Amino acid sequence: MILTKQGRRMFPYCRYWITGLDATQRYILVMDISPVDNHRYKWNGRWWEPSGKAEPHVLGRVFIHPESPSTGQYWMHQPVSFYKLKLTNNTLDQEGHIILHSMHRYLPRLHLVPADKATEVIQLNGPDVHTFTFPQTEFFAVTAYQNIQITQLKIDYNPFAKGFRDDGLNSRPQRDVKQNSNLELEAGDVFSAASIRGRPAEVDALDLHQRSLDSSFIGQNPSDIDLDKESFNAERDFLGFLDTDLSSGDVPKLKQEVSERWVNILFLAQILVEWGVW
DNA sequence: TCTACTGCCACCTTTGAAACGT
DNA sequence: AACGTTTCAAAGGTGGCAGTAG
Repeated sequence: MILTKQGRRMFPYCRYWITGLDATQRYILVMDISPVDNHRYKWNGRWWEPSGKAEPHVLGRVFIHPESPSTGQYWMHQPVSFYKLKLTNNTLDQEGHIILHSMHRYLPRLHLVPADKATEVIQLNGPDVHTFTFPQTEFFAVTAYQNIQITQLKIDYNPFAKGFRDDGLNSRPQRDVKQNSNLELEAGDVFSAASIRGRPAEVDALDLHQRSLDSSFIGQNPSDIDLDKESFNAERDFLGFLDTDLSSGDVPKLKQEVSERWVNILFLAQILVEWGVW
C-alpha cells in the first residue's frame, strides 16, 4: 500500500460480509492496522527481506466506519466497505488518518463493538469487542512502488488509475516494457502455475478479469444493490476490495465456507504469491 | 553513491449543481 | 410546478517522474 503525507486510500480496500449479528443490537465497526512483526523490510528485487528493527508503531489511530453505530440488521444487509480509510506516513497528521511506517509489514483488523457498551473512548480490547484479522489482507507499506507487477495490477484494476493503462495517453513508456520483458515471462509462468491448480490452461488476464466480474455480485440480488448506497459498478468493485466473510452465532466466529467470490480473491492472492509479492 | 521520500503533474472518476426537457 | 435527464465544472484519486534528503 502506498503512503503519502496527505493520506492515500487503500487499494484493494477491505470489504466485509457480516452475518450472525443480533439484528436489533447496535454496533460500531472499527478498523485499525497493526504491525505484523518487529522488522523493517527492504525489497531486494524479488522478495521482501528484513532490514533492521521496526519503527515504533503509532498507536491510537483507528478508522470508525462512518455509518456507525448501526443495527446488526443494517450491517448484515450489505457488504461493509472501508474504502474511505486513508493511510499516511506523516506522524504529525491532523486529519485522523492511520499512521504507518514505510517499508513495514501490516495487517488490518476489524473490531465489532456493541454500541451500548461503547463509551467516549472505545476500548478495542474490551470483553465485548470481537476482533477479526485475515492473513490474506497483510500488506507492506511503501512510499513508492517497489515491484512493477504490483504497480501494473493497481493500474489495471483501480478505476482512478485508468489514465496509466496501456491504452491510455499517459501509459508507461514502451522502453519500460522492453526493460522488463523478463516480467512478461514471469507473468506467463503465473498463469501456467494457475492452470496446475485446476484452472484451464487457456486462462489469460482478460479471462480472469471477466470471471471475476461475473462473480462480483454473486449472492447479491438487485434489491441488495439498490440498497447499497455505496454500490459500485462491477469493474470498480473488481479487486477494489479484499472481500471477507464474517459470521457469528452468539459469539462471532469465522465463517468456514468460502464463496465463489472469495475463491476469486484467493486465486488472485495466489497469483501475487506466485509473483513473490505477497 | 544509493535508496527512500516528496512535490508536482497529467489523466481519470466521482459528485453535485445548473440547465434543460417533459 | 414538479420531476427526470443531461451537461459541466470542481474536487479528489491515481501513478510517473524528477529533484531532494539522509
